[in-house]
Amino acid sequence: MEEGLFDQDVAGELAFWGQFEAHSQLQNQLDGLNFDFPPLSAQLSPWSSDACQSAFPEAQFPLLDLDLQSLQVESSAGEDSSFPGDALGSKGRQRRLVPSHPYKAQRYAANIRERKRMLSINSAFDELRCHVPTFPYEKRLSKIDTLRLAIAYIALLREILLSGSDPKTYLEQSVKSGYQNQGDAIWNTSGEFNQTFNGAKTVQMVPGSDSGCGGRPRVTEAAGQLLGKVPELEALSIPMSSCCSTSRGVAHYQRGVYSQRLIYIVSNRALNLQIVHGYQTIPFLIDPKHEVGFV
DNA sequence: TAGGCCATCTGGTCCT
DNA sequence: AGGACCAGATGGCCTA
Repeated sequence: MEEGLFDQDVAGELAFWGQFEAHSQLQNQLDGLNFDFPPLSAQLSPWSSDACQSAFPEAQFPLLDLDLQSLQVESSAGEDSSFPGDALGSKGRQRRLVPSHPYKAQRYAANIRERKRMLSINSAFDELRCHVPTFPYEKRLSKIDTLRLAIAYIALLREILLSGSDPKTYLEQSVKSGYQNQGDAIWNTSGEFNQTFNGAKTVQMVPGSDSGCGGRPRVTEAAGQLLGKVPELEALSIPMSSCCSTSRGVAHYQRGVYSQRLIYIVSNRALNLQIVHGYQTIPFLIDPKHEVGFV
């Protein structure tokens, strides 16, 4: 496989904005649980953060000091505040308090372990998010979308391997002829707004708020003009009604069409417009400086 | 305000 | 026995 086609190049440019911050927050949470447990940082993930750091070599996640403030809150807590519905911090779910009753202490320890376990799972999700290609301006992937997108990505890579052709060639053909293997590529997501896209059933997950973004998506004028300038996009027979605009600065994607989207993302960042179907996008998603082609 | 997403608590079950 | 794992319940936060 051509070096850098998927990992370095794509991940490097498509890293979305939330990853570093999320990682830091996670580290903070873990540190906050450190008060009577061995350091968690080293046991969070069997594969550590190496993969993410390879994708983002400039990113370092230093271990933070213990969250002493939260530790003090916990250790100075009253007896009866460790059970349901009490002792939530100002931010809600953050702080549970240390009980003194033996059973409560046991239950409390179990809660701490469970929190640690869930945090380790979340750290694994963060690792996984580093490896699935997304657009840089895209919202942070949810857990379920991370899993589904990762599955689609693996499937895509597998197909490239099985095809025996050069990855570049494979993607080129996929873009030009349309992605045919949709049987395994389409997942219905949790939404209930089903639509059809290139014959594949898709689900609207984030209904648009602007006119036309719900049942009848529309194309913005600027995006439509750009779309018309890209021959490869026309060749895809993408309906002009497959995107819409938003007044907000957040892009939403139709995540039901994972493999199609992956092909577009991997092959060229400028090809995202077609994947947006009944969703919100913003005109600058189609960057005129990006020539349609392969890196 | 409703819905999606998530963290946390909890009790049950399985495993070592 | 104790820890890991799991799923249900609950409530907070955020966005459309």
